[in-house]
Amino acid sequence: MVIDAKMGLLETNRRALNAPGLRVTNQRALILEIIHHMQGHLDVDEIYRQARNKQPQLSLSTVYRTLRMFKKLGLVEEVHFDEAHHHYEVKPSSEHHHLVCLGCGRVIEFRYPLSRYVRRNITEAKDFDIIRTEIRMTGYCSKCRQDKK
Amino acid sequence: MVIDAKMGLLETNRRALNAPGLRVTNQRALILEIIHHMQGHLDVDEIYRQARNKQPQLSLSTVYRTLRMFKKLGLVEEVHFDEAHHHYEVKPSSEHHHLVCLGCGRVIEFRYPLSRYVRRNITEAKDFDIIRTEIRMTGYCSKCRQDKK
DNA sequence: CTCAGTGCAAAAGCTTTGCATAATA
DNA sequence: TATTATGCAAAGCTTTTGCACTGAG
Repeated sequence: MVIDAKMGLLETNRRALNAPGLRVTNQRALILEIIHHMQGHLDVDEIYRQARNKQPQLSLSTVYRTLRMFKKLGLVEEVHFDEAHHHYEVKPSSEHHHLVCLGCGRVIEFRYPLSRYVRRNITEAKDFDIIRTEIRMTGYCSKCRQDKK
Repeated sequence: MVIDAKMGLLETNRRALNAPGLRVTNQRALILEIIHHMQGHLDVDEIYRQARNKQPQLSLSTVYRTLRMFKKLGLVEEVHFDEAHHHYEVKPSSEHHHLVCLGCGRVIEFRYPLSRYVRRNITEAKDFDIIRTEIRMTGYCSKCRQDKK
């Protein structure tokens, strides 16, 4: 064990990883740390590259397995930006959604309690136990709109 | 040419396929017909299987290439239900969104002009040239909620 | 006749899995 | 010490691409 990433674990995260049957490993601690320190939305490859800076022997499959586990534990959420990659973000405390720029790929977050509005106004949703609302708007940000001109 | 799917082509669709540099082939006519006749959201494989019923020699790559072309022409839209498959639907005339049941996988559509509401109420979106709004709510439908009890 | 489109097979991602080894509790 | 987790390599899927052939215009 070269680097002890577990030292830096926040108490809440340590608790999360301590669910019965689970073990707190350096790999998990490091990945958890990375997704908490990085801004925005991470794909597996980006997490992998960052993680190898600290633990060069860490394998891609561990990243995949770990993120799947985090998702099951409710620590991260998967978001669907395109169909080619898995994207994750730290589970948000308040509802927020995404604006994706088709020009530069930038993702802008905005907070807005839309699901409440939806639940109240959409008949079809009344019967549904909604767990998650994901809104994605695509278009062009102001910068890319100017570049096009 | 065994089957002439082009015979059944609607005039509007024929016109769409007649863009300069494009050719109206049986494969394209058939795929276009299938996505117009099928309800709901189609993944590539489903379209492929249906298409082979009529044109057994048709290849998967043609389906992929054709759908990509349809998307570029604006005939279909890609929707992102999960990260494993490409899904398409006929380009809708009025805005609609999706409720996805985590239990049975059923997809319920609902129409609602949410993007207008969003555009008016979200500051971050004001600066953005929004082309498309995709809303997906996941949860459990009434049937699956009862089954869980 | 020309060039766009097709089928086939191979390649190219991304993700998962099997298995022996290492590490945790 | 008993499992759980890891790394590696191989396998699995979905999607894309190269190329010779076919067919539309």
